[in-house]
Amino acid sequence: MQIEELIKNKKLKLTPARKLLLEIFSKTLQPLAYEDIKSEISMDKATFYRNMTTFEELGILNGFESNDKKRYYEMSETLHSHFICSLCHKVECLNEENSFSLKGYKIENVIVHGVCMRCN
Amino acid sequence: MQIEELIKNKKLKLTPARKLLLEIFSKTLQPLAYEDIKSEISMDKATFYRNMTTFEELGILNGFESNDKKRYYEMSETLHSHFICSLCHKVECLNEENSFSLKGYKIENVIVHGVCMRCN
DNA sequence: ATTTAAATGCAACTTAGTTGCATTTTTTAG
DNA sequence: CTAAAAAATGCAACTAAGTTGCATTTAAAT
Repeated sequence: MQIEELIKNKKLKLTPARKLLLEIFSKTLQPLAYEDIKSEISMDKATFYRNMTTFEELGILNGFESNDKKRYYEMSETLHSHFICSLCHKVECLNEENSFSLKGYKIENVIVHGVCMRCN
Repeated sequence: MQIEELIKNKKLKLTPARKLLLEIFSKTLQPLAYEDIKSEISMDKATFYRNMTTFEELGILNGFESNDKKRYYEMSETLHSHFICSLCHKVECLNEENSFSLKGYKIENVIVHGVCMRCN
């Protein structure tokens, strides 16, 4: 199974928590915060956040802070730009490529803030 | 004076706190968080944040959350894109225009996350 | 099967930002 | 110019996402 491979390739211990987290994140297209999945994962938030940190450090997940003070994570492989609504705080994925060309900089994630179609 | 005009035009009471805050923000090119200016403003943080909210609602300031869990503000008139470093958390202003064309959406602020030249 | 290094759960803690309330200040009306 | 009404401020207590220390458990190596 791909997820177990991924964990082992990164020299991490294969724990149920890690498998579950990566299964959820690889199935979901939207970035997710702890709040979003805490009811379907039965782990302590410390475990969640410690694993998120590990996954981020290893480049498996990419995280960013939204405007609602929560940190959202998504699989690095499906990395793309996001739109965050200032009013309803919903996160939408953008297909459009960004055009920023910053020499010497590593671009990880582009977030467009504004007011979404529904709220506008 | 322009700042007093701005406050009065928005039908706000002209208080020393508001004048000081807008003076600071209109002089500064960088977005600022409470931490950045708390020593040079002698007001309670409740006053700071309540005024920031008011200014944002009236479109005078534009605020966004950075990766360090702090909210940064800058004058709306000088609105532009930003680069936030995932490592040192420094906020840099980008001159480049963004290319996102999202019909029905109102774009307020584009934030590019990544690793800055120094950290890279 | 045993050891050991790392992962987990729990509870206590941290900190940016918020809220309730008493007091002060601004502005408007007389 | 003064008084009343409405809004702004300061203070202290609170909120909530995320972090940390530590005892216990678990994965994996020997």
